[in-house]
Amino acid sequence: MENQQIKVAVDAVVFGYHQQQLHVLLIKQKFGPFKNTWSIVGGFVHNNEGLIVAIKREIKEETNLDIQYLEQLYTFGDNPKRDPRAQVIAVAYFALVNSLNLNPTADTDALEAQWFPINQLPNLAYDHQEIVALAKKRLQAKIVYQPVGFELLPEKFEFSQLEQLYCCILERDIDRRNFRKKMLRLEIVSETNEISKKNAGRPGKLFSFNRIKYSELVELGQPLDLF
Amino acid sequence: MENQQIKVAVDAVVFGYHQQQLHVLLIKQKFGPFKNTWSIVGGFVHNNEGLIVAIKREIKEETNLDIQYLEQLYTFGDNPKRDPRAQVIAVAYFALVNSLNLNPTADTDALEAQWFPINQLPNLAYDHQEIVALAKKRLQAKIVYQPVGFELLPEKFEFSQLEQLYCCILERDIDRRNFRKKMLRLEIVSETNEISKKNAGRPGKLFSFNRIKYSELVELGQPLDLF
DNA sequence: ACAAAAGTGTTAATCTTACACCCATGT
DNA sequence: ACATGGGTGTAAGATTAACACTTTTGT
Repeated sequence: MENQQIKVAVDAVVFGYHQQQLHVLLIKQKFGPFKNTWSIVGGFVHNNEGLIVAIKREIKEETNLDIQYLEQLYTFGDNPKRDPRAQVIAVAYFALVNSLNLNPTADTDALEAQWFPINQLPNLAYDHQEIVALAKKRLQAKIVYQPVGFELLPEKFEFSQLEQLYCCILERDIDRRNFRKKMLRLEIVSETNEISKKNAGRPGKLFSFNRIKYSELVELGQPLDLF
Repeated sequence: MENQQIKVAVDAVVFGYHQQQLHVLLIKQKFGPFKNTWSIVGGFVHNNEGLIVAIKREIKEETNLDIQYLEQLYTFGDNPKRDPRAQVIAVAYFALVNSLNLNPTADTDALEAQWFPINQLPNLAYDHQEIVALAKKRLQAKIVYQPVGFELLPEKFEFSQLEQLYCCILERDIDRRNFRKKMLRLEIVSETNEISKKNAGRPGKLFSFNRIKYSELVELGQPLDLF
């Protein structure tokens, strides 16, 4: 084998949901060719480090957020010059966090970290715009057959929040009655005995995601059509 | 950045269909820690080479087959010791070829290349068994919403062949009438004016995949439920 | 009493599934 | 004439989509 010069990086598109909007977490580069440009979180894989371990480490280092859901998205490496400094292939992940009560704190590397609404992103470093676009597409596709939406919400939530979240991700209206029926029929959301009183109007019951029931459905190989 | 020692490989699970069975193309390793063990096709990425280019080169070099369909599958690199010699991450692809008239010819590297029925695979090198299993799962999932099955058939085919192929990939029975109705309703298969006469019994019309119609459907964002 | 959001059923249309007999050809 | 596989329609059941009024609370 010739002496391969290729570097391996991991990057993650971290999604959060708050203020009725889907957000992406970005950090501002402090060094390198894209100094002062916003980018998604990520970095190089260490020697003898697995990819998942690497991306978790990077997210932890750069943002201090607790990841709820993480899956591999795509590996970017068709253009050997996507990084101007050297040939770098990036294994991209997509992550969901419950961002409601969490502010990402820029960490040891003193990077700025900030949530941006998905439809109001600044210019991004490298090919990160493409990565974010793909992640958004994947989230939209995924949410209709796997209940990943819950990972973006707090443990207990109102039905209207869940509905809002779906609208917002799918970028279209949803029929409230049909939505509720579907979710309740599958029994993957359970009523709690708590009641929300934050909003105006009639208070709503709080619900929670029934992970046990969901696992059962998955075991049975039931394809769940949420839409 | 510390001096990263990680190598990047590309591997492909190449599927073919003949003798009423789904097959995977394997090659026999001539060197290295898995000498004489069967493995999927692949190899290291060259410097300044894109990933797609690399995998196409490897497939060409090792088998001489014409690839009909190629997509990225998953990147394997969570276990830094998956290759006993060094830390190697493998970007895995899955490929479909029309294998009916083609024998893979072991090529310049004098490797043996051979089709194996998907359910009768030998022991495989590295974590290739896992890669093949994932590719199979992906193919099964994919074929119900994207008509990739056609890539495994010749240009013109009998309806029964298509049906057989679906049965074989999904590993279950399919209702002939409903299947035909669905395919014809979507207009992605077109009748040709040729007639097959290979088999016993009443000769069947030959059909072809209507790529133009299919592109139109995709443009319209029509989600096509083939099942 | 009014504003605001929660909660709730029915109907029509569509899609899916199950199912069996006749047809064209070769031997 | 018989064996083999090709070709076709219908009816019942399930799912989805569309749609509007009543309830509970705070002000």
